[in-house]
Amino acid sequence: MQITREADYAIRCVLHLSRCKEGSATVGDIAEAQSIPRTFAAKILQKLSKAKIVKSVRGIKGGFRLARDPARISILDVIEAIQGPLNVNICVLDRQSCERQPTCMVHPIWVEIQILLKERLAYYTFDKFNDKKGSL
Amino acid sequence: MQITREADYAIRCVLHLSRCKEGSATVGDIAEAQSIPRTFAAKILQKLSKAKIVKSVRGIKGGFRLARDPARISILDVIEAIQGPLNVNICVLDRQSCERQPTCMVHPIWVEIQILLKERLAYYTFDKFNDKKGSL
DNA sequence: CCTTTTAGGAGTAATTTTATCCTATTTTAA
DNA sequence: TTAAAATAGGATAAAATTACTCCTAAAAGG
Repeated sequence: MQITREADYAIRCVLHLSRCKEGSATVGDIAEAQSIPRTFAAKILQKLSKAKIVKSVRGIKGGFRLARDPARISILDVIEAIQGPLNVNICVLDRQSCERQPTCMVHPIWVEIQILLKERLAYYTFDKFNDKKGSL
Repeated sequence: MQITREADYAIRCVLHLSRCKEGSATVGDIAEAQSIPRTFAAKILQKLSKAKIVKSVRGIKGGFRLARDPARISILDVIEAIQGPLNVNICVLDRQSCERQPTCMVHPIWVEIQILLKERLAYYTFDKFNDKKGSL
């Protein structure tokens, strides 16, 4: 019931990019600023790049920047880019594992809780993390 | 972000006990009815017993029964008996891991989501799982 | 063409998950 | 009193996942 450290790191990467003045940063910058092992941060940024959350620029003046407006990137987007589709119990995504019992009484609860969780995680977009004290 | 199979099994064990006519059942009965590996079910029931969710009776006419009314046992109780205190991100329980940054912008969100999740899981008690179609 | 940077594949160590096995100990009934 | 049936608890092990590292390639700028 816990997000992975990798997902947590990914959120910090996106947060860093959404807040840095220059609009872009290198793996080294991000890793150091956010206390993420450098090579691990590189892998994470690759995943974010494949998920179209981040854009990469190669070469000597390269680095990473957000692929779209922070208001259009949610915590859920980032988590799912790293971990794959969120599901709170094996039976929610893999329906098979629940069907040997004709009616599993608990199944609807997992579905409900998953929806609740995803809605909330999708609500928090990266424009909501500003310096303004008390905004959260 | 997923409950473990062990916790899922545990919920099924409690569900079984809350619904069986005799009010008690052996590990063998529960394991077979709920498709849980027998020795694993035994371990799970031991944990539930230590958490005072279930009571054990040794000896030839022994088995397990609920330690209290199903209305006073929630899904959250069972999950926490198996997995320990629920926390959605490492920083929520272990505050240290977040404090190197003076103000982590994301932390309050994890706290909020954790409360939301726990409230919902605590809402669902085992008296709510009856045969009545449409009750859920 | 040299340096800085990302891309991608492979590999690895540590931890957690998902169990199993074996030896008590308790209880009941013959 | 003894055998059978049940839980208790410790140790162990296989598999999967997590949390990384390493190495070589490719791109871009000066």
